[in-house]
Amino acid sequence: MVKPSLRSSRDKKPKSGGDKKEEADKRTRGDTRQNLLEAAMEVMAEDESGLAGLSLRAVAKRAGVSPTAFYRHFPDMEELGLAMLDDIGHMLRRMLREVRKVSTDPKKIVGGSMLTFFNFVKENRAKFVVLGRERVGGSPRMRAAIRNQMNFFSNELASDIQLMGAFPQMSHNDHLRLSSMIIQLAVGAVPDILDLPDQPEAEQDLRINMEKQALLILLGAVNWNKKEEDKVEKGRRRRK
Amino acid sequence: MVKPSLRSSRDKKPKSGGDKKEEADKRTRGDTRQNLLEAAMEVMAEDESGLAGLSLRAVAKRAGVSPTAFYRHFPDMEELGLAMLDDIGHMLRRMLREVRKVSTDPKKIVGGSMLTFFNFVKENRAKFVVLGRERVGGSPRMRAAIRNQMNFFSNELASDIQLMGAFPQMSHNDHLRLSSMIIQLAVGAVPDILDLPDQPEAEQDLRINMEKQALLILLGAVNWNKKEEDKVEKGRRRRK
DNA sequence: CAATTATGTGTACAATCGTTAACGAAGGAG
DNA sequence: CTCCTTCGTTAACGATTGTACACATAATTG
Repeated sequence: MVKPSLRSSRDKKPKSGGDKKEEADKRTRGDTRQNLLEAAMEVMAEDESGLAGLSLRAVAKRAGVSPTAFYRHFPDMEELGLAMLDDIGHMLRRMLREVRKVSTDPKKIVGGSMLTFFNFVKENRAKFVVLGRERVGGSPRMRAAIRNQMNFFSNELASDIQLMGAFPQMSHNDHLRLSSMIIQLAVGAVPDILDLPDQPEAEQDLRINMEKQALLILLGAVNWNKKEEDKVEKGRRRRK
Repeated sequence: MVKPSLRSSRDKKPKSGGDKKEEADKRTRGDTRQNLLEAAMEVMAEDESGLAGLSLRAVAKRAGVSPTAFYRHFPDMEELGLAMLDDIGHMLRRMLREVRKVSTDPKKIVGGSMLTFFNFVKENRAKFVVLGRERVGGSPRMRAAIRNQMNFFSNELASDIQLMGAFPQMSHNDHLRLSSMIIQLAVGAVPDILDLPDQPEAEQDLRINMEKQALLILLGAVNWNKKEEDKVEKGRRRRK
């Protein structure tokens, strides 16, 4: 049931008897916490259990510490999950921000972001399995935290797009919606990316598909309010 | 120790009075199976564990049978999950097909579908918690099954849209992409729907947002290939 | 120096898990 | 009638779970 070891940077021997751990492993302060976080992600990714079904003992074992050491760093599994999410969000946000620095053309930016996102997901498989799963199934706190992160992404993206003034006819809310659509598109594609077959053709197809989807959204944005506004807005009470 | 004797299934007769055993019924008859399915969804929805962390015993208890009775109907928890998914998909597909009968205007159809989908999710919370979670986190078989269902949705929707000829400039693949975007949009909104606060304002906002998103996609589709085709298509490999 | 704090270890226990085994009652078929 | 299949039961097992408790050591601090 348990898969053999995925590659791991520390890969300690998981205790059998009173065995002293092999030499030269100096344990520095604050190390274990990070180890636990990474171990949790690994276990979560390779075995198919969610955070709720994630075993504290399994995580501790994977991190190379005793089960009880867990409590020195997290009171709860949920707390670890939230910390994990923080890590992921921070890393991802920094990455996407970098992508957006390179160009000022929305199409280029979105296309480039899609591509970068694609590769990022492939390289950080575990993190996205976690993210995607807990977004729907996690505890209420977890779900709220994830929604929060996604809103953060949307806001950043919306500000950037609006700042470059590509869609002057769109309100701020429209920009926000556009951004959240793009992000939702990316998040929605995560399962497909994760389950990609080995053939590079399929990968190419998926990537192109994502790009086209993004372009279609942008195309809709370009023509937004050109003629649809009244059609849509009429009969709807304006709330502001 | 003492259990409330819930075993009424034995005394119950099959739903139909006339016992025709002319041809073998491939479906297992008896309602314990169905009870298990519903129990599984209930447990999964209220407690926050995924299918992987779902306890066989808990499901059996909820269904009012002994743990071992489970094996009479499913060899495995995964098998139950797949059966569950079948139920959900069938119901949902039937529902959306009905919506599409009422109109031939794509905008109306998509808007109406969004609305119906919205309410449907609210009314079948448990099913969608399951669906959304297992889409990313489930077993490989589960994920494949869900992707299959979603592709089924996309194909149906694409055929219908293409049949009504609203976007003659779009290829079949474009139709497919459009459909899958709409469906992905809907699926992506599921977490938001599930965590909707009590205020009807928020609900209204979310619904309007979904509608606008769908319209923006359609707006993009309307203008598709008007000027973007060559830009995108060039440099791309032929496909099949 | 001694004392405190941070961080690790081991053992232990009560719950709960999935699963096997032996068994019984209902009902159709020969 | 007996035989057989279906569908349920209870009892029991070995694992694994979260967590409490007592104890060790390293580093910091008084």
